[in-house]
Amino acid sequence: MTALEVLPASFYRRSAAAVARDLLGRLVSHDVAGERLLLRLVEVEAYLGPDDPACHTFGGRRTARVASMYRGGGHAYVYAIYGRHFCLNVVCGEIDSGAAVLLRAGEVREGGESMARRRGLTRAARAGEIAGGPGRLTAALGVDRTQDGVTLLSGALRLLEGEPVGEADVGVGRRIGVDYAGEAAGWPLRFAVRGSREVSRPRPG
DNA sequence: CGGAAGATCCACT
DNA sequence: GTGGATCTTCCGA
Repeated sequence: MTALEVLPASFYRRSAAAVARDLLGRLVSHDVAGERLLLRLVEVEAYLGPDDPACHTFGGRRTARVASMYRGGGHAYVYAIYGRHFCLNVVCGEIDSGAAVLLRAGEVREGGESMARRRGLTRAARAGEIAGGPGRLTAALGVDRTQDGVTLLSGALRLLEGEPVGEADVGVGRRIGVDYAGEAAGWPLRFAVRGSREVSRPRPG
């Protein structure tokens, strides 16, 4: 029994840290090619906005790339990285807050075969191989730059209620791949479901 | 206009 | 564990 109601706008109108914590156990749904692809979120990271040195909007930066981050809670922010991958973020807070949550990993709920195929996996996929990692998650879901700025409240890409995760099952740790941000890289803004095989390493405590 | 770096992933040793 | 892929974005000159 899974709660498939779409998460309302009010869900996103909070700090990125609060939204990130609350996103664990929720579902990402993408309707594509007549099929519903469904992942249960097990790893996310919060990026707090202009005062967060690890955030793309640090210092109030307003470039074409980050325009979606200022559109307010409930929008998608998708950007390309290292020339080969895309990262999917959920924008948080009010308009102009410039905060978001990066979706880092999910467990397959529906459409596993399609997602494995989109990932280019031939043999039977092992746990964590399909959507364990931000670039893998977008590849599995078929998300790319065309989804940058779309609403998550309706349309093909949505977040659903799922089942929230209790405190005892949540690990918190430092953010990955942002050491250039100095001390801010160590802020406790990475959240993961304890015991999930899809969570990338190092697994937060 | 050039250069550098990136919220990553994969193959190889 | 290390290094290469690959290209968009951004900043400084």
